[in-house]
Amino acid sequence: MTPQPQPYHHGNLRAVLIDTAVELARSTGPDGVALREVARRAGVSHNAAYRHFTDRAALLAEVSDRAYAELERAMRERIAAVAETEPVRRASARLRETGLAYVDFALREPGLFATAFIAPAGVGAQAGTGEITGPYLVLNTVLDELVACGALAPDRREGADVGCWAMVHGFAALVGTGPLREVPAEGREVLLDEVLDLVSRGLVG
Amino acid sequence: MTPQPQPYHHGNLRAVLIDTAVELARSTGPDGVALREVARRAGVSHNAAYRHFTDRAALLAEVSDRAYAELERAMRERIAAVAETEPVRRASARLRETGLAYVDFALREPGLFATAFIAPAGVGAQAGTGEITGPYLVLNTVLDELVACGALAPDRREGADVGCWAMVHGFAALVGTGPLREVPAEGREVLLDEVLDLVSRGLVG
DNA sequence: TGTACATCAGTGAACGCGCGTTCACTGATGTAC
DNA sequence: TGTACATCAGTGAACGCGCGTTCACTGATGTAC
Repeated sequence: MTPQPQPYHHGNLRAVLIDTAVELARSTGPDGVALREVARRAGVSHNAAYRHFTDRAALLAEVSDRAYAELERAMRERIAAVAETEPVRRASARLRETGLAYVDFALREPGLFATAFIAPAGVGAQAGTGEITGPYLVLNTVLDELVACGALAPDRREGADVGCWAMVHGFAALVGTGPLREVPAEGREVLLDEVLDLVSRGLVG
Repeated sequence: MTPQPQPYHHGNLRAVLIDTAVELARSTGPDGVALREVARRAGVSHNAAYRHFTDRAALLAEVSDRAYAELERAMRERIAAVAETEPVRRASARLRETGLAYVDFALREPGLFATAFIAPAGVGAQAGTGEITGPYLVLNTVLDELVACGALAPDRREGADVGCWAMVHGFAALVGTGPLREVPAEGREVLLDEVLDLVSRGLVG
């Protein structure tokens, strides 16, 4: 019943190290992702990782990518779950779910949320060139739907993405780990509703 | 011309340590505020600090308070500089300056901005009880002016504070150290304008 | 099918770093008489 | 005004921590012949 004695050659170590590091980031945030601790948890000597990553930063970058992907997946799931069929109400609901999913993820997975934002610079380096990925792409898609169905005036489209993003990102930061972190859950939900309403009115008003 | 040989008893060490730590936080952020480095820069042995602070956290809390105060001062200055006298336009301009000052501080002093937000929990623990200080108080005052002059409907007042705060905080985070950090300065200013417009419309629209 | 050998992917020991914190100490100061 | 002494505010040495990284190594694997 003992698991097979681990072979000397792991065969899968790179993937295991990333998985382990992701779990570490989940519970402790990016600063907790120490090479030695990751190796320890993976049951491997502390420098075996150097066969697969040039240094700690390289591993952390992988972890950050995974965290970013997990956030994106959470958003896509919630957006896809919108049942409304009337186009304008549908697009509006999808935008709201985008924001709710973002904040929910930040509060549910603070370690991964923080880790997601340590690495990926450059979303805006080529702003407007279409070099857009991840959660930001999801948001842009939803906003385009709002324009397509006539709920959002085309001349309001510019800056709407950054506005929406900034609002939910700031809300998540203030309420998740910031000065508003002690607001109780009920009050928090009311606030989030009000804040999302504020953005909606700003977009259509 | 040599400065007076430092007396054994410094006389002023607590204040000097805080000042030194603030400068360290300014250039390196909260993680850079190491007791040993602060003492080194203050020209004092590395454990002299223990005469004035129980531990590193106590010093860091002081630094955070100072950072928070500096942010507040920057906001008050910009708000006070608004020359407009027509009440509605004046209140609106003051709100905009509040946001501009906030973002400007975050970009100009990233180390202090980050340091300001490590300590002060509880702004919202007693949300609504009037236990509000610092930048958040400043914002609330300006929003109350908007209500007083009729530019903001009283039933829109609730949540407006958190909405404004979240928007500028999120914008500052994304653009300052986050995924939008490579957006060039001109584009950034345009974006900030659009984002502040979005909030304004959301408040009055 | 068997064997020599290169290569791959691990290991344990060690280096050097900076940190927070504690210890026993000492020089300076101020106060009681 | 002078002196003994408590107290205050510094000092240098040391402990222990965990980290990233490098080194020389070895066991396992795969391939050429």
